[in-house]
Amino acid sequence: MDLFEHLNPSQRKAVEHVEGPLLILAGAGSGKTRVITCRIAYLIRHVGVDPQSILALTFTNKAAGEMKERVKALLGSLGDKVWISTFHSACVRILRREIDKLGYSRDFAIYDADDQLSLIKECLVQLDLNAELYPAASIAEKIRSFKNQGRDPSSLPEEVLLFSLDGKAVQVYALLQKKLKANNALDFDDLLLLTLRLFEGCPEVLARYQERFRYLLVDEYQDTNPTQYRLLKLLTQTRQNLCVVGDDDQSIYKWRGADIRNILDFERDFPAARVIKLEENYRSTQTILEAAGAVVAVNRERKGKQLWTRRGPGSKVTYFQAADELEEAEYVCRTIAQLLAQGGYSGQEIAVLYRTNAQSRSIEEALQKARIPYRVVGGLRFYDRKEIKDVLAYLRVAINPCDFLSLKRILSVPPRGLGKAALDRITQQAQASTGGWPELFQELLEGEGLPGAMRERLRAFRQLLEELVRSAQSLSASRAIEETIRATGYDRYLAKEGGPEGESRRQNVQELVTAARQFELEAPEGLLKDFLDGAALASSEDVKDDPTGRVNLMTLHSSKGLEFRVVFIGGMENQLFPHARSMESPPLLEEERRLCYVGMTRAKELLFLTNAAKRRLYGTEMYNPPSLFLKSIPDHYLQRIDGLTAQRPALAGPTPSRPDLPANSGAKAFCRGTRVHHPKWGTGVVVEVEGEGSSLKVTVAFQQGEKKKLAAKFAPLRLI
DNA sequence: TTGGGCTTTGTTTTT
DNA sequence: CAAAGCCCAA
Repeated sequence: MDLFEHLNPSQRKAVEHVEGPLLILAGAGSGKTRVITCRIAYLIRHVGVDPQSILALTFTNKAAGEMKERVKALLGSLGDKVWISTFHSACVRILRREIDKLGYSRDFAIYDADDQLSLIKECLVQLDLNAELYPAASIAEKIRSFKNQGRDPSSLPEEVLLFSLDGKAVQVYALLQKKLKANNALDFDDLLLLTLRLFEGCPEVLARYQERFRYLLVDEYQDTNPTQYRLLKLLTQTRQNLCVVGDDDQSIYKWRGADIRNILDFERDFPAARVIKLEENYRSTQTILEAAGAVVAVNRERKGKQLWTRRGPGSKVTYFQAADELEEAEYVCRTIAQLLAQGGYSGQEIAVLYRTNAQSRSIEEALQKARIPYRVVGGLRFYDRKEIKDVLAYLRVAINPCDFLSLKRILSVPPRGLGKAALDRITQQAQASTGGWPELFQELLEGEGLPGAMRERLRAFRQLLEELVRSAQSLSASRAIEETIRATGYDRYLAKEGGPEGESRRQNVQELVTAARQFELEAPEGLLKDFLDGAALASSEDVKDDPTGRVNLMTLHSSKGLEFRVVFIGGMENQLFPHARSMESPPLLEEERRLCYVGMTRAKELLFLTNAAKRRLYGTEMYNPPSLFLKSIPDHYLQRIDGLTAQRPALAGPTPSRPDLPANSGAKAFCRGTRVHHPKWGTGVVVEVEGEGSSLKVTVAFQQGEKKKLAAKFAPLRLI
């Protein structure tokens, strides 16, 4: 098989590059996965590189899975020897072997964001910090940011900012790390950070991995954070064989610590770097590409690329202005129904994208009414469900006796007469004790002053845990889980809850057993420990794309990396998209533009943008002008449709003509949500309508923030 | 100790 | 508006 058969000249150059740093600037839909996988195959087959000396890093399990599959398709079983994994699981793999050098035990637990937050709340209580002044969520965000920047508490200036949020965050950070270590646990950010610390602090370990990984590939490089950057820099410092692939225009995770400078400064950081741009797009029509390109062209922080396609211009981008979110949803729904009925489209080829999850509601309701099947992508991870976390917490405690956070979680689930008082005893004893729960319970039960009832209950609880340790050590993952569910009475507990809620939770718990069985089929060892790692690092949509023809609903963020023949982007309004919190800050606004670019470039054939003049969100009404991004799109790429007047009963009033409006705007009227233009006040939205006929008065909220009550008969208002 | 009612708080969430 | 967290009464 010829590796180069379907490659264009730029892709080919990228694949053939062997030694030294390489930056592949891969535009949306430019075939970057093909390039990465072909390059891996090329290194092995044509250059004779040992598959074991290649490390390919991605951000998502899905991307890693796809890459593995395609490498295997090119190389057969030889492909299995290449390390292809997410940053986090690569770090777990390294740390499981080496972490004792940092004073942790190799049985460390992995804490997810929820666990991390619980621990931070404990810290806040312990430090006696006012929860009003220092909200746990904000502190958590700060700490994550510190960790993403590769900073330890000791490197941060605590004294200077003593009473600021930052200062307190530093304090909490220090205590959090202490607690994590006491629990023998790492949070997600620690997985990366401690691997960095390991390499920095143990040159001989670093040297071993440098020797092992002679070729590194990194996907989605624009999303790397400073910690990841330093990790890569260290691993590649002897050979400089670092190939990164990314698109600066698709950097949308700054708020998660990603630093776009990593990709922008690659040539400065690796002076020998070769840069290859992949600008031929195989996905979208020319119109879509150019309209999307216009939105990011405004940005200052970008390399600049000119995407092109062999596909024709295609249809114009449709821009629909709705009166409110109901009309918006109705329009989206009606258009989808038409595409399904006459357009030869199937639901799975269509996506509705939005900025915030709350927006899905109105779309969902409309789709339900029209009986169009859909699925909401993203949302709660399977392993984040309460019942799943509960069961897994038992197993975590069985494996890692220091995991007191999980112990706390299971203490009274199912209820067993142990509550706050018992928890206080345990926490108190934990301060004095050095070991895990076996020692702790021993000390507690030997000690004085324990109420008789509590003593008995604690003894029973300890016995339960001991039983679980035995099954965790001797049974397969799925059997151990089954045994846990039985021995703890968790299933009985859910059964007692009753109702459809309890029933679905029982099913989820069963599903967990099924997942473990599946895992045993795939993993040769089938170790419970490995299953727990997988559960910790799993994502919400590890389930394969479903082929059942449902329309896809998701946030713009979750759409990254996907493609659809038809894409709708709803809520194209200032304050919503760009989001209110980004509008005042130029760098954040640039990120929102990139997000818009990402969304638009998901579309292969048809792209619809919609906005609502009035929107009900979080129980309040908002009137927002159309997104400023729309102004960046040259008019000749847009087909404007205005639904306001088309299907509403016309109110009396003046009917100024509007020449540039399509045929569907026969009757003209003012109603709430109508967008109008006034020569003095500019554009605005009708908020209130009173009276009728010649005494019709309208209250208009103008874009500048002014609100005016005007007589429709006299005011020089023009409908737009 | 527990579950129910009350207040709070909402951008995005690859691992 | 609705879900999640928090506090208090039984």
